[in-house]
This record gives sequence, C-alpha cells and structure tokens, in this order.
Amino acid sequence: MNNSNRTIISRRARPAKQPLSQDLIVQTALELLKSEGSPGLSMRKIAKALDTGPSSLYVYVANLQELSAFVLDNALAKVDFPEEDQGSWKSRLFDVLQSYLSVLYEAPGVAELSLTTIPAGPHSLAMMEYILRQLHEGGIRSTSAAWGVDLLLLYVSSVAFEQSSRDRKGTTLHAISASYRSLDPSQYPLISGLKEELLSSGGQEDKEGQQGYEGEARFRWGLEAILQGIVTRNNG
Amino acid sequence: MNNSNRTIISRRARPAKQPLSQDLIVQTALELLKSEGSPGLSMRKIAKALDTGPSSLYVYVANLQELSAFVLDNALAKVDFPEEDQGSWKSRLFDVLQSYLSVLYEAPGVAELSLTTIPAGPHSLAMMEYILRQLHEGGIRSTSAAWGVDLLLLYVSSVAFEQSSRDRKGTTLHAISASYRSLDPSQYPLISGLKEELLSSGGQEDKEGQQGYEGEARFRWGLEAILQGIVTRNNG
DNA sequence: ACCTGAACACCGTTCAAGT
DNA sequence: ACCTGAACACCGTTCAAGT
Repeated sequence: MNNSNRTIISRRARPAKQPLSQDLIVQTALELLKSEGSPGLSMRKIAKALDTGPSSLYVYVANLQELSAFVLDNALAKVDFPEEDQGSWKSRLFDVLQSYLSVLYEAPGVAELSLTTIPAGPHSLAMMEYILRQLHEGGIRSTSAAWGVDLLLLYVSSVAFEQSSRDRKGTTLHAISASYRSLDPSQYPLISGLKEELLSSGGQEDKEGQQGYEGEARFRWGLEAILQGIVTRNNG
Repeated sequence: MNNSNRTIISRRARPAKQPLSQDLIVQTALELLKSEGSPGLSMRKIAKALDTGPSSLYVYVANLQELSAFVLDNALAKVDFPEEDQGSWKSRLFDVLQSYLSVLYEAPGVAELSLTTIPAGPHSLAMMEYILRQLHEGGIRSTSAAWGVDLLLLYVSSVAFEQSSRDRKGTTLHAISASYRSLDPSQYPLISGLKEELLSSGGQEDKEGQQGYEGEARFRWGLEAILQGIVTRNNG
C-alpha cells in the first residue's frame, strides 16, 4: 500500500471490516455468485469483496472446489420441506423438488454447482433424507429408493442448469431455434415435425411469473414420468 | 523470434506444418481434451499444439464456446446407430444410448461438454432423429417423444459426467464415502440404511471391463425407469 | 486473407515475510 | 494464528502490424 503517510479517509462502507471466517467467506461467495453468475465465484473476486488478498482465504478454505461445495450447501439451506402430516407423500415429494428447483433458479451459477459438485453437506443430506422418507411412505424402498433419489435430483438439477445456461446468453436460444428451423426436413423429418415441442424446453415463455406455464407443465411431466418409472420398476 | 540469423534446425516433428483450418483446430482440440481432460480445451494450449499463437485461431472460430460446440459434435461422430431392421425398437434405443455413453466415457471432458453446450451440430441432430424414430416405432409421439429424447439424453450425459468427475479426483469418492459412513444414523436413518445402494453410483467397481457390472445394471435400471415413465405418460 | 506479437484484464495457488 | 505482497504459471480475447 502506498498510503502509509496518509490518514485513512474512511474505513470503507463495510462495518469496520469484520474479521474473516469460513462462514463470512462462503456467504460473500454466494452473494457474488448470485449477482455475477459463475464468473463471480472466484477467489480473487471474493477476496476483493472482503477487502483482502486472495491468499488470505486459504486459511479458512482448502481451495476453490471445497469452497464451491460449501457455497452450494449454503444455498440449499433455503429449500422448503412441507409438513409431513398434510397431503400425500407424492405431493410433498413434488413440493420439495419444486422448492429445490426454485433455489437453483435463484442464481444461474447455483444450478451449475449442483451438477458439478458432489453434495455431501448437511443441507443436501437433509433433503435426501426427506425425499427418501416420502418414497418410503410411497412403498419405494431399497435400491429403487436409493437410485430413485439420485435420478430425481439429477433431473431437477439438469432442468435448472439447462434453463440457466440459456438465460446466460440470449444468443444460444436464438441459435438453437434458428438451427432447428433451417433443418432439411427430408433429412431430419421427425425433428422438423417436432420443432415446437423440442423448443419448449421448460423455459419462461412469458415475462410474468417465476416460470412459464409451458415450463412448469414440462417440469412436472418429467417428474411424473420418472416417478412412474421408479414405482413400476419397484413393484415389477 | 530470436533465431533470425540461425538456420532452422528442424521444422518440428509435425509434418511440415499443415496450414490451419477449422477442422484441424477442432481435431487438435478434441485430442487435447482426451489426453488432458477439460483443462486441455484451452485456446492457448490448442495454439501451442499447432505451433502458433492463440490469436491465429480466431480466424476460424469465433470463441472458445463455439469451438467447444464443434468439438462435442466431432466427438459424437463416433456414436453407433444399430441397423434398423434387426431387434426391437427398444433394444436399438438402448444400444444407441449405450454407445452414446461409451463415447462420453472416452474422455472425461466430453461428458462435461455434453451437459454444458447446446447440441445443434449435425451428429447430435442425427442421434436425436434416430432416437425419435425408435420412440415413434414404439408408439411414442408428439410431446412425449420430444420431451422423452431430452430426458433420455440428459440422463446419459449426467451419468457420464457424474462418473467422469469422480474419476478426475479419487479424493471425491473417498470424501463422499467417508461422509456417508460418518453420518449420525439417528439424524439420517434412511441415508444410513441405504449407504451401500447410494454409493454404487454406476461406477466401475472392478478394474476389468469398460464399466463395472453394478454400474451397467444401474445405468440400465435408470433407462428402463425413464422409458417406462415415458410410455405410461404417453398412453395414460 | 491469413498470421503474428504484444498487450489487457483476468485466473488459482504458494510462499516467505510480517504481526 | 492470522494476514499480506509478490510471484508463478496460467487463462480468453483484441488489435495493430506484418506478409
């Protein structure tokens, strides 16, 4: 620093520079991820936001990968678990997964994290346990249940990620839409004939609600399909 | 360069420095991706492999994202389509998806690409068309078919990615295994009870074949479950 | 038209040095 | 024990300049 012989003008807007801690780092990282997307999740940017150098973070966090895992689990704290004495197990199951989806939608980067980092934090475990409990109540046990949770969570993460990676760049949606429309129908008759259906990939087609009507319908369709399959495999 | 007054000793091992082209760039990129994983897919490394500077690549490719899309489609050229006059539509469907999975397994980075980049290249379109044709033959049409392909491809990509991101770091599997084993059974009774099933995530438990027996079984289970669901939704 | 060098604005991680 | 500065070895992309 070159302000050694200069009285400090103002100790920043920050509240007197809180001491660092893992929690503070993780929270700052999550804020950056939400405001700037996945490029916001960088050691250097987090350090800058905390008014320090990147090397300081390594006291509380092994590396970026570990930090990412913490950030994901922190975000998952917001997932809502419906009370277990109301409604059917199936409606509760759909509701958690819907809530999980909303949390992932909140920030484009979080969806990517959910696919990229292995979920072993307490919040993710709590969600798995809750889902397993609903499946159990629905008579789905053992292998079917274990593989089923994975499949369901994978589905939700993928939907969220696909969606958020489209939002990232308006170009991409235009690009794919254009490429479908310019297809040679004689070479790709089925794709050509299903253009519209293929493109309604769960996106927010309207500007209003959290998620378009089409998107919500498609999300539930996929969920029902997977669950249907799990149930059938379980009983068959 | 500082060898201006020095006769060139040897024009590298490369065959007399081929002129650049999009195809050469894409192929080199794919080779690097296979040999070094996703960090290998960098403009600078590709340029170095081609014995030029990174800026030279921008004549043939808009940016890294576009190049990635080309690389993915190039890799998908290897997907095998079973002859359509043999076996059932279902066995053909499973076989393409199995072949798709093998291609993604070939390189850890390719699996990641398949999740991250929107597939609009000719090889990916050909695969979609083929799958739609099998579904059509199985009586699955319209929305069910359109959303079904997406779901099936998503599943395969995710399985491949999950697997390859585990291979990347032996630590991660150990870490998750450890975290499951150290769980408080009273807090997470169902997860604790299903430890084994949850951990058999389609991985190669044996050192021999391309894929472990457990892994193959789990992969097919997921496929059957999804397909079952699609069929039921389609008819119901 | 194609290629190059140099620069710009970034990365993650380490490490000796300070308090 | 915690924090810092400086360095190392990387990124993608642009742009003026050369052929």
